[in-house]
Amino acid sequence: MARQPSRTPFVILGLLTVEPMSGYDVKAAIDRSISQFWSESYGQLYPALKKLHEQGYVTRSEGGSGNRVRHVYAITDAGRRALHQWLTEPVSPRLVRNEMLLKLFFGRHLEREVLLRHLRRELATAEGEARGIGAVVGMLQTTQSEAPDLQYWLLTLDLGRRTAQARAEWARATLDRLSELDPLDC
Amino acid sequence: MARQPSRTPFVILGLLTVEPMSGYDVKAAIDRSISQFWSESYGQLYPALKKLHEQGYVTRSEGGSGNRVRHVYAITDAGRRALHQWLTEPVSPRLVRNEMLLKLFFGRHLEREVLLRHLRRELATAEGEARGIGAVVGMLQTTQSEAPDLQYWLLTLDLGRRTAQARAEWARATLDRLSELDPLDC
DNA sequence: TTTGGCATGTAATCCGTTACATGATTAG
DNA sequence: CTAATCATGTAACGGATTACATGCCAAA
Repeated sequence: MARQPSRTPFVILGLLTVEPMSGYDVKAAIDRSISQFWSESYGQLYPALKKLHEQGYVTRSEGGSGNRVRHVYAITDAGRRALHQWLTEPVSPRLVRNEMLLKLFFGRHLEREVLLRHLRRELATAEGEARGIGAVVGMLQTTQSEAPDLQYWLLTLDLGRRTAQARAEWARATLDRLSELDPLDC
Repeated sequence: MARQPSRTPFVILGLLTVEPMSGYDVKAAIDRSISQFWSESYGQLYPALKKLHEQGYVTRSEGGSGNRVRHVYAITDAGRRALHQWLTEPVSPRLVRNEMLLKLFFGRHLEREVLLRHLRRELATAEGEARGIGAVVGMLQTTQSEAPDLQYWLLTLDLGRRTAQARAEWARATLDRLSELDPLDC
């Protein structure tokens, strides 16, 4: 994905608007709250934090208990401005790659049974995702009812839920349709 | 995306099962038929074709008219076996990254008007995509009615259509919901 | 004749993951 | 005591895009 600017710094800045955090915390927050549509690895996070600090977009303070090393980062005004600037820019279109669809596209070369297996797995994944999102929504509404960001978090989860449902319905319909198709050529 | 094996060779092999093609043709076929869920650049395609040839998965013949250079690749039996093997393997889960959702997640820091602009753009994109897919379906049904792959192609397009519709409905519902939200903090 | 499409290919560069290295603290 | 969690960071490596370099052919 060269030439396309990394969005890692902006994810970090966004999460730091909620509260100051360590790199470890940022990773945990991503995995907990936006894993439906985003992920980052330590290999990205720590260098990005270092750079954000050099640029003055975050401050860094020692927060370890005892000898333990712990760097707590907080967003600065300059950081808020950079985040705001990025949020304002139109979403840049990126390549979409769906390996499931790719395999189905060449499905003529697959045994019926294998194809059905792929689809059943897809159905189960989509249903599980929809259920998982529902659970998160319930959890947020009770534990985060005061959070000023709550409405926005719920909006993003709503798209995740709808997409998962659409995928599940498609998988169900496709499983039905496949039973009517001609025998395959391999 | 290191450590995750490239799927480029398999896209090529899959398309070559339809008919022998040049690298340029492969790129055109991808852009024409599976751009909804896949893309490749020349920087990937040409080296991949070279390697597939070395591995004996494709044959290469000169097909230029006159002095013009043109390499036509055809899939071999070994290539078919490799493709089949890959198609059989479970779809490997990969990270999903949705920048639109990321921006909405941090939407509290955006002016209402900018947020609405993002959403209207998303709505227009999703609606256009759904319409575009509908057009492709119609086109395929008339021009490719004999193609043995047709049913599979239609199945993949169906998921694209459903997903685009779900996104459009979400964007509409979100635009409605946003009018009811508290004033923003920036 | 010049523009656009056909056609092939490489180099530079960055993104991102995985694996590795290291160590403190806490709960069972 | 020991396993899990907290915590930070780097190195190696592969994937992917973009930009560049080059040239033929056909149509306007």
